[in-house]
Amino acid sequence: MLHPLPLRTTHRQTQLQIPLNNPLSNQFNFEQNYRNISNLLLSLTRSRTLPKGLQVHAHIIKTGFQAIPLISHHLINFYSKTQLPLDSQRVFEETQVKSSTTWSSVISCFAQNELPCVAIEFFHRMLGFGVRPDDHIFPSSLKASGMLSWREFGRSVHCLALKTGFDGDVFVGSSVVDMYAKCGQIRDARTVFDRMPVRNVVSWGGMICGYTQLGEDEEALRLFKEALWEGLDVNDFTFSSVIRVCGNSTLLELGKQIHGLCLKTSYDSSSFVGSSLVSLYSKCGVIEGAYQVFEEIPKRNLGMWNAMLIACAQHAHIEKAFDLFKQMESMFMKPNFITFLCVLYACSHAGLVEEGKHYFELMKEYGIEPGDQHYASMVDLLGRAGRLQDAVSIINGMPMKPTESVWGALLTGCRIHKNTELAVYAADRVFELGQVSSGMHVLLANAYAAAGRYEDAAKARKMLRDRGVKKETGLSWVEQGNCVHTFAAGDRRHPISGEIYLKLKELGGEMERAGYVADTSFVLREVGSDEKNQAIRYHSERLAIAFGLITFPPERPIRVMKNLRVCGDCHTAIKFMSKCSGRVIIVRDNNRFHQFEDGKCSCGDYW
DNA sequence: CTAGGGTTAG
Repeated sequence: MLHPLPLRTTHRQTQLQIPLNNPLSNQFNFEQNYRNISNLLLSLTRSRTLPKGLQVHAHIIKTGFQAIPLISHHLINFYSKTQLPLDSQRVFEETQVKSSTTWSSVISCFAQNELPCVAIEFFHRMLGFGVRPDDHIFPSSLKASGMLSWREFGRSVHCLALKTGFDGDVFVGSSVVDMYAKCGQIRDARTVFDRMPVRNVVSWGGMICGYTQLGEDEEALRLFKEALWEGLDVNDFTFSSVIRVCGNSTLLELGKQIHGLCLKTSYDSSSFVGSSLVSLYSKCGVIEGAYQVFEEIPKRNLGMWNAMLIACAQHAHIEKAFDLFKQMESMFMKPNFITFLCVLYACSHAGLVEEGKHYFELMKEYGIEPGDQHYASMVDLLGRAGRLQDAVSIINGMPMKPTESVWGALLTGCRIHKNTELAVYAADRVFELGQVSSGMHVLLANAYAAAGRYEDAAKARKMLRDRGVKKETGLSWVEQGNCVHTFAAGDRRHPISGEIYLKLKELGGEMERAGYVADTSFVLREVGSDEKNQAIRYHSERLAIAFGLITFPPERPIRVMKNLRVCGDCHTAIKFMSKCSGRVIIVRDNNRFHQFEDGKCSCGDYW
């Protein structure tokens, strides 16, 4: 039996207003009734209340209302929003007269429920029925082609829109821009964008976001500035994209300014903006800033929790990371695969093997199948901790074929713990995979060379050369005001490099008196020992720190960013530098942060 | 009535 529905009471009320002798009253009731149902469905769709919706659907079937196109559209849409695309499809198939609206609802349903292939299948079916796409169908199908990066298909849909004269529509235009951007055709996206007769927030946001996804940070920022200049609307979407740019390029000062703008426009409470801000502050080494943003946003979504977890992992705030995870559990915030990558990453940075295993097991309880990245993370954790055999058994227990990153993690562990035999085994497996990514060659070459397999080592190096991959130059940079000051090892190009070298010399004396001894084993073999000593003294991070010591006010922490791993000797040296100068020095290398304070580092020498 | 962006990891 059906439960009484609220619409009945409404119905009774309206009935009272109709004179009983009105010959139209029956028809009117019917009309009123289905309008009520349609409104009820709409509100249920908005609030996504599934049980009640199912009741209403049952009622609709009983009363025969599903024959009314409007009702079936609402039903399709209801199941789409409650993430039940198959039920949407069922309603769609049962709809006898399919208007373009019906097609539109079902195509958008699949596009929104991560089934772009099915969306496109229905798009084709629709064309087969001779139904012309309209200004609602174009956006959905373009979205689907963007999701799949189906460049040629997307282009043909774009052409169809041009032919049928829909290219002037803002929705269609914005979708075309987004589609080309997603397919990596940023120039085409820009051409369409520039030719659009009318543009809105979404068109601008899509274009800016497109540039950020391709790493064209400067163009993204330029466009953002242009939008501000022209007094155009920017919204939380635009802000989150552009803050992400600042995060990726560690532009703290600019990021702060944009944060200020968010506060002014009160877009700062959006959790999307919040996630980007947490990540920005974290990536720029300002972990306190990340905590503050996190605390100040009341409505946190999963992305935001994950961003905070990553921040904790990068800064080795392990206890805080575990604490956050507990908080999530207590609030019934369901973790996803990224959440687990974050906690595993945190465990790996602290060498916490047992905790890592615990979280790895916990995944199953949450119904998340570990992916290759989770396995790689476990191998990394065990490998770094020296438990190479356990790492191998993890690999052997993988239900899927181990990927390059899994073997790479094992290779890293082997390098740290000097297990040449296992390293060669891993290297052979990587070769078997056929394709080898550029970062891998060095690891392979070193593994083979250490085991005396020089021919294979040469082969790995040759592959590297053939690809034209050069070893990345080690660079360090600090931000000051509107400028980023970049240094390479032994660099003398900076305007105040004289002062910088003098400062390092002075400080070097102090450091030696405090007990610092340079460890030259970190320098490549080919140079003589005097040169070694010189070379290590002027690694890029030291130049950057010296620059900070000279130019920053004493209480300001010196934040240095680096694209490569910090070498062991520099790590020791920076500890002494922090002690002798009384400064807080924060160094971000290619995968984490080191906060040096009073002769100690936050990583606890495990990195 | 139906339509177009995203946050978080490496």
